[in-house]
Amino acid sequence: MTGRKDGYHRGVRADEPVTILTVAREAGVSKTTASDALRGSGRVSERTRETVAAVAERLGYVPNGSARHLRRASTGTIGLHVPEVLTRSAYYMSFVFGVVEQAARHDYDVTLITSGQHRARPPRVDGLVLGDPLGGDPVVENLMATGLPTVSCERFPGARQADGVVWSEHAEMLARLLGHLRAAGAARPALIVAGDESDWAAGVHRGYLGWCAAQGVAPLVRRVSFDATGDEIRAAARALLGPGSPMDALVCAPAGAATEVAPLLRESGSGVLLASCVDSAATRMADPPITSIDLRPREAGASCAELLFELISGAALPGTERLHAIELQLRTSTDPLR
Amino acid sequence: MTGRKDGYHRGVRADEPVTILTVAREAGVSKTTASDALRGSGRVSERTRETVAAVAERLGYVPNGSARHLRRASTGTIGLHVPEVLTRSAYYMSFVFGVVEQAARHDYDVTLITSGQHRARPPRVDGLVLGDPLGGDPVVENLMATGLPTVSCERFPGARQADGVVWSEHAEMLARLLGHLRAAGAARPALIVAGDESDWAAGVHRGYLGWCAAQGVAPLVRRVSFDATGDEIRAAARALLGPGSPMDALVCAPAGAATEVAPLLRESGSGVLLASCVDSAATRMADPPITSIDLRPREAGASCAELLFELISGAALPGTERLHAIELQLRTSTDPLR
DNA sequence: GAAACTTGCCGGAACGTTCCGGCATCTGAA
DNA sequence: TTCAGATGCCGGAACGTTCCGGCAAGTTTC
Repeated sequence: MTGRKDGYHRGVRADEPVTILTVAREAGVSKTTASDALRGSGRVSERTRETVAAVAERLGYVPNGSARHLRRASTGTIGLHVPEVLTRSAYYMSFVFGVVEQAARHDYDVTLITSGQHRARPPRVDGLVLGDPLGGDPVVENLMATGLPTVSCERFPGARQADGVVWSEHAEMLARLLGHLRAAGAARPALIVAGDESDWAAGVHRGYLGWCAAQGVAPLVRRVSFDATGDEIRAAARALLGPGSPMDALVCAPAGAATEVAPLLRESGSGVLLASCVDSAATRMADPPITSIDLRPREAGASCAELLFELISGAALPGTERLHAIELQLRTSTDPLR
Repeated sequence: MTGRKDGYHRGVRADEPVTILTVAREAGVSKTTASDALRGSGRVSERTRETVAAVAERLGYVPNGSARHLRRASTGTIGLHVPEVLTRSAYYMSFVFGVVEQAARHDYDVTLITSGQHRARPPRVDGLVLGDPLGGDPVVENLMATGLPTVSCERFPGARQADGVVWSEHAEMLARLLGHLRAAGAARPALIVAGDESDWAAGVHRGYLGWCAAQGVAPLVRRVSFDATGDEIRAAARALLGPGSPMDALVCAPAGAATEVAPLLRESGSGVLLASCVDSAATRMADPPITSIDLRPREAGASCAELLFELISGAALPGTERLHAIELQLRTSTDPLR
């Protein structure tokens, strides 16, 4: 042996790992029977099943994930793609967390795939989760062409669709939000929104225009780029705020946009109501707290992962769409008494 | 070589996964040689090594992680413990993210361990990362007693210490922050801090007291519980704000505390400067933006994971401590002109 | 009372990798 | 010549799991 002894590996080796063979030996059955008993497969008597389960519990048996995945020819990994631009946003942080948490429950690993790295071939994964795929993103197109089970959060704004889709009623929610603003006295709500390459932004935009049409109100929309900086967003707000502006409420779609323009509105003293389409700690803590749509990103991520596992196992069929509930958080930024 | 352009015609079906056997066959060597060539182990001529590498590249060979981990008797998983109380804080979100990202680079999975579940025996992992272990936490004590390689972020406030420690100079940074406050005109800075069961909080507290002693200033400290609610924190702030209070600056240690008390200070019109020991989107976006210590949690998490892998591989020795740089973000909440 | 099923259990092979030991071939010294 | 050592390569075993096929014993059917 060369060099220093590695105490860790010795220590781990010292207490023998509990494998299915240990359980089988202890329960007085074969490894096959033990495996069948624990997994509920094969033909095993109820008595034997209980015995094996008790022994496994007593010994603290945990199946070796590597061996299991090797045998099953699965990688034990799912790929997760999120638009690179947005990696730093709190929404995606939570979303990813939800996916990872749910994956861990199914003994699965999660590999992050960014749009940055140009991978010629698909990574070794059992399935893919696409968070808010942007239309025209070549990496997303490639991933969808791999033939792997795929779930997207929000629809893909392109010809092809993922095998599973988790979506939310953004348009409907925006109508509800606008209704609330109207009830609070706002007659001309404006919207700052990013381009329609994201299905979410498109839904928000659609909801806004639909509501305006239904109410006979002329829309006031300002577009910003998808990765807009604070300055760009403030410039859009200033354009809407100009002298003689009819705007009496402002809805900001992009994450973080509302908190960027809040100081501007406050200083202007215009009394314009403010709302955000993405809830976050920042909107919750802002002064005043900003009415926001809580997208519940963690639950959205978990829902995507869950659907993906159902697709992989065959419990769900390709083409399945699942609704993800979102919530309107009313706060003082849209309080008429302000 | 055979002069074939396309390897698929030599018995490699397009849908079959590319294993080391495929590479070996294609390169005209044995699986052992192929393995050795790719990993740099064994005795392989330079010529063969290059050939094998080229073939592997061409076929897009990716080692099967499950098989590798099975053979190596490693689980391919590291455990990550964070205090349950804090799971929702943005700091831990980023920290976990950093760990996961770094782990993925080493082909490792991450399993979350919460203090809630009382596991009798250690989970099947190759090592552990403990994020801000709280002194007296029985789960942490148990985990440290497993004999597994362990890295803690901040020191463990107990007898035993983790094999690796990633730490930051919180006391020194607090002195710098207080120096900045003094330069901005604050003579009596106060501190709201949680108990010393966390090494981080203890460091902040120590730094505060040390600076006060050095400057001959009487300390103004208010303790809150580790999982303090907004109300509890505001109550502490109100107690410090009372009539005739000498406080002219307030440093909030707990994550989110500064944004909770910001409205209070604003309303009081006292002109008290405000600073936070934990930077976040909320402090960045607050009105006014709050001077904060950026703990760079993502990098801290990555650093912990990296050190753990070095411990596991033997590249680092038990007892290694590594400094993690943190940064002071000066913002208008501590601007004397306010 | 024998054939046909069913029930309960089992042995062995296979998944893809790493690693131990071994077998030629070559080099150079005695 | 012989022998020792280095070099380059290889076959087979092992990791822990799942799954296929099979074998006794019990139960039903005709």
